[in-house]
Amino acid sequence: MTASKQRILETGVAMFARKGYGNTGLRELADQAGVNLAMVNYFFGSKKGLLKVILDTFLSGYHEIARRELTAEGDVEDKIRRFMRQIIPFVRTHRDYFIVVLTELPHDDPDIIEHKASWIRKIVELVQDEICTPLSADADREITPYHIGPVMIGMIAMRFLVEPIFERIKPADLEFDSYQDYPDLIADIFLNGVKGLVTQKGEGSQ
Amino acid sequence: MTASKQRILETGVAMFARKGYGNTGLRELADQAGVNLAMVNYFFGSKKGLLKVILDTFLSGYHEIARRELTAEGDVEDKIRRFMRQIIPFVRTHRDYFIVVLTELPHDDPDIIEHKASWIRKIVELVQDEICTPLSADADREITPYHIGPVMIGMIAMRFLVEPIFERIKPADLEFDSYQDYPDLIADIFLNGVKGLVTQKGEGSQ
DNA sequence: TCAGTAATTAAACGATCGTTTAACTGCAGA
DNA sequence: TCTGCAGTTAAACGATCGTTTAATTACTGA
Repeated sequence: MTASKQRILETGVAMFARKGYGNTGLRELADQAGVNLAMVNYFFGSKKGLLKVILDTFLSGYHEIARRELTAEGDVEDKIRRFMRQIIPFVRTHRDYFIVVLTELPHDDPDIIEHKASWIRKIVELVQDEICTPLSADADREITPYHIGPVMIGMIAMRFLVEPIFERIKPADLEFDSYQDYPDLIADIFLNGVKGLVTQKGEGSQ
Repeated sequence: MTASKQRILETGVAMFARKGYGNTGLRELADQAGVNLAMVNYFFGSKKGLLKVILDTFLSGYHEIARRELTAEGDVEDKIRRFMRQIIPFVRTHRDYFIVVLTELPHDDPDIIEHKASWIRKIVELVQDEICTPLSADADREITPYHIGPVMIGMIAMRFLVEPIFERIKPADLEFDSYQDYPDLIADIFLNGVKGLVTQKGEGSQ
């Protein structure tokens, strides 16, 4: 990949994440990347083509980690815990990619939505086979990827969405950038939470 | 509030949620609302003024529910469970408002970000006093609003962000629009998850 | 050294953007 | 009946949008 193309991609991710796709102009993007305006369309075909590459980069990486960790040996708890340990550093190093994916998720451009749907379909299948099916066998509540998938991603995601605002309002003495124990914290909450569903079987939880 | 102003607000929320703030033009918005283009600036000052009203409407409602339920009598579990039961129907009836807030959260327009920060600061204080302080007394892990706040909101939120895509890929026979037991599901996962943190004290969870 | 492809440039395209202006309508209160 | 204001309208403002074109440069392989 050309150095210019690389810089366009990096600058695009950063600007889309910070300003939003629709609020980012190609001239400002090109200026900040230090390339000519026409190079964006030359390398990526269109502004939307650049967005697709960004979505693709993140979602394929996310899917690859899910595939590797969820289909490995071990019980459900092991799988989830390993997945969390892998996925959170990945999201962290791809923070801007992730923000772009999240903030573009609800938008209904037909071109883009099918692009996202094809990846998410694969991830849903993984979660169904490797997590939900084993869990549902023990629980009295129906557990589908459509229930716990958003819960799991949401726990990870919101952390990064509110980060720009938290950085502004959190007390200066609170150390929160390390992320060191954050994967385990989320994994614990999620695992304890979902296991609670299972052990509630026949107990009448409330 | 004039009927025209009302229609602009409703149409604005719907379009910002579906297309994104930056991708929504005021002419298309005015057409769809059945008003003249100039009325948007007449009633809301600017396009950004309309966005501020949308953010304000949701965040003030969210804060009011949090204030009411979290400062009421009862232990932490009661508070959280009542909050979930109140906040999820609220988010559901304000779905488009919520999507706009979420998708605009990471964007750093200086005008908007202070607007969001002032509300979130209040909510953080509530969660600190009513949830984290009581919990931290029993847990060996530091629990701050900056840790569990995003987790809690994220569990609720992602459900709505991925909805347009789930609608497209989920099997037709899966009934998932009812939301009937969704608040309790989330409340159970969160409560079991956080309680798990507390009871792990001194046990060495892994 | 030359041909050919990839990369880069400046310039212009038409379209659309958010905003403002000034004129006009309809209606309530003096 | 007249005044005044809130609501509404069409039109135009300059700016910026994403995209395309054609010409030029840089570089690589024969």
